[in-house]
Amino acid sequence: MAVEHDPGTLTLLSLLSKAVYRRATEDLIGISQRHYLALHYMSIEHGLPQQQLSEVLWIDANNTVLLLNELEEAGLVRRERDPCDRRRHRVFLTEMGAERVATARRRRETLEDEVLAALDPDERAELHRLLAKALAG
Amino acid sequence: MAVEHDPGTLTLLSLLSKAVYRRATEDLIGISQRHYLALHYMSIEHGLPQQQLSEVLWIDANNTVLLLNELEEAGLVRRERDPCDRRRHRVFLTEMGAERVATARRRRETLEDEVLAALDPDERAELHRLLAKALAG
DNA sequence: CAGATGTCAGACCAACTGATATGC
DNA sequence: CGCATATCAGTTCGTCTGACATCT
Repeated sequence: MAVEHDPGTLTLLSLLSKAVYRRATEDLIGISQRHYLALHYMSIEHGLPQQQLSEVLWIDANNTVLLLNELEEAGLVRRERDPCDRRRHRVFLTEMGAERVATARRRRETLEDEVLAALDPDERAELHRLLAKALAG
Repeated sequence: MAVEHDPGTLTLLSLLSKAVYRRATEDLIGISQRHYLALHYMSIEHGLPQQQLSEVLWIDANNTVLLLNELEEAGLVRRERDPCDRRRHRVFLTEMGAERVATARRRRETLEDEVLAALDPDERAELHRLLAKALAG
């Protein structure tokens, strides 16, 4: 039965993602994927509270602290107390963090060309659209 | 500039994959995703040498040994020396392994409905096609 | 012998658990 | 007070490194 052995979409997704992860080394991109995903998000949304960052990155709040400690120590992000609610820390990219993420983003585009080599431009655009829609949903 | 901050397809892929990973707990699926991906592949290709399994799963050969030790101890897979090349071990699902992976596959379909809720059936089929094509390439 | 395959012990990294501090 | 936010120490899990055994 072909259907019974069909790899589900989730399985394809996990395997392709792993293929990406294994290729997106710090040597190649200039930063770990773990750090990149966090910095990338901060480059879109400035001044996010840490908890929100946890949610979009699907890492738990404790880990977020550790992750931000590393990034702050490297001078790539800055924490600021929210004056309206002093329990909160809002996180911002530093100048250096912005540069680093921009470089990494360019390098990841090159990697994308390799990983998605089998897809033509229309297909790549469609894949991008579908993934974005699923994530937003 | 919108383009500069556009999340690349690779980034969307990683985030969605992480969302899947965090939901596909052993409690829900009956087996860890790590074990599932391996068993799934063995259910498609019977009698794979370990090294080949390493490649398709993007885990290194050392890890494959550890992974198979766990699965063998749980009675889900069986190693057999290849009589043609006695360096090789070929791996097979046991009856129990086949049952376990079938159950997990059904549960992952339910999860797929949740994760891809924002996509209509045509879009899901297209996503499946594009991911499979990219992986094969 | 060199090269391929598989195995394992120990180090390393990243994630989770539970406890704590602070502010609402 | 209870709840939310953030932090950290300690543990656990998964992965990687390097050494080793076996077979072609």
